[in-house]
Amino acid sequence: MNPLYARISQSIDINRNAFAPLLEASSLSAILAPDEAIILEGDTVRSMFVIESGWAIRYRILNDGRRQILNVLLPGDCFGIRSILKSEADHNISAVTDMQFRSLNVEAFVDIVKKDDKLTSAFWWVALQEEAIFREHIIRVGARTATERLVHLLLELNQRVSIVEGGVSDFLRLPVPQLFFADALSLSVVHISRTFTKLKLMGVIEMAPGGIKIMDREKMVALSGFDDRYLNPTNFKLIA
Amino acid sequence: MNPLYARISQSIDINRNAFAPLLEASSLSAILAPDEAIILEGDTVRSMFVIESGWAIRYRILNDGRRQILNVLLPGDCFGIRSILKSEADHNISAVTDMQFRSLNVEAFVDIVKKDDKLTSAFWWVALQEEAIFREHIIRVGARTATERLVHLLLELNQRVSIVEGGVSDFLRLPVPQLFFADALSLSVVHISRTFTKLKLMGVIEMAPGGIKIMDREKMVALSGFDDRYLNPTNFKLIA
DNA sequence: CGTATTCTTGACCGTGCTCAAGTCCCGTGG
DNA sequence: CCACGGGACTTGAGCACGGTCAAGAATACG
Repeated sequence: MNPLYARISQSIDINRNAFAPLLEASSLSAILAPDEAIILEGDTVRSMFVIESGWAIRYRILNDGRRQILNVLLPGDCFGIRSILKSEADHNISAVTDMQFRSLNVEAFVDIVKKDDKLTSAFWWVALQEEAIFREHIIRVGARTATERLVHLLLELNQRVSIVEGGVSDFLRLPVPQLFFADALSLSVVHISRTFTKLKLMGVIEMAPGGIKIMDREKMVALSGFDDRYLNPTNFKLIA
Repeated sequence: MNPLYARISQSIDINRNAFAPLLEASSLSAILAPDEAIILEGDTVRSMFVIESGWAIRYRILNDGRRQILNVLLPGDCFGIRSILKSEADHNISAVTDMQFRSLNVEAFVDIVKKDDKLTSAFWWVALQEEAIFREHIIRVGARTATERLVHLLLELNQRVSIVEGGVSDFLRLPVPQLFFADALSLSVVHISRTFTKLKLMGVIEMAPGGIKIMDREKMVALSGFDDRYLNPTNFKLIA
């Protein structure tokens, strides 16, 4: 649960030991390969999950076979917490890279979290951040152009990865094909390719092995209207 | 809190009396006029709200002045619950019709809800349904055509209103201008108008004073891929 | 080294946008 | 009761962003 702790401790003042009971009660999965499913629509889920390494996605398959990615799940991200109440999943979750997660029976999870106000806050924070990411995604696909969408998502990924890895890097690992961006941003693969080319020509990014290099962050921020406040919520007050 | 109870009791077996403490501790607002703001981006919110009558919206204003509606809030819908943890709003909430709400200090809310497992479940359900609506909205604006989007939203509104009013009606009150649909569905007003006209010509809806009449629900469902399961979650298990 | 997948580029097309003019509706005041 | 004015809606014409189809290049992998 290191990545989870890394994320949460950025925003909430909490001791690493608080996570010990969760760590103890949970178990580590095998390593999944790309495209392996974890949760399928209609599944009855009775666990919560934390990603330890690799990327996964929440997505739905539409009638016409198209895949719409709802959210990217990075190390430290949680899913399945909804199963506290609702037991039938209404969307799928699959690995997109080699990936490993921890899981924990949701009853046990609730028991542990209820005993510790700090942990309660921590998981509220996790839920609220994911909601904020959902809202931002609505704006991204709803109100932005292709270029804006791609740049905005790249900056979000860069930021989210940085938080877990403990520092902003201008190299962004992208262990996914361009189809991933197409399905996440509601664009065609062809147009994703064109947009990457355009960004290279503009000099704001460069291709690097296994990812991209951010060459002109300021320009990217201006270009996409990226405002990272939704990822770095501040002003907390613990109510418990 | 009648509309809230009407919604929740559809899915959770809970007694009306359970809401009495909330009712007692909360207070009813004045009647707001269209476009009056309730919460603005950056506001520090310390209350939770329940809509008693009228419609409101969650929305953001983008750099270029465009308004993106994230969600429609109908009677019985809640907002501000996020302020349990995060105190700065990252989007706006305003009335779109004459509107009235109840509000309750969030500390008091938490105190009351914690004491009653059924209430805890009830508000989990509220949060999860709203999340499901957000996800569906991503798919709507991301993956559907103009006609599909409009029909899908009309069916969602019809369904949500029905749940509160205790029965499905083929007349759908639409107390909002077409600009509302434009900003919610990421389309231009002009195109909304064209799409309404097209739907009339197809014979699936008819204009009626103050709203529309649904003439061919089956066709609308087929047309938009509407699947109401996200609004009527079943299969609950209370963990508390 | 050969095959498959992913990426790139070109040409053409269509959905939905913009701009603009016109119509309808309703409230207000003469 | 009618004249006026403003907002909302409608309709037309032209345009642009991004989609589709298709062929070729690059990269990965067995």
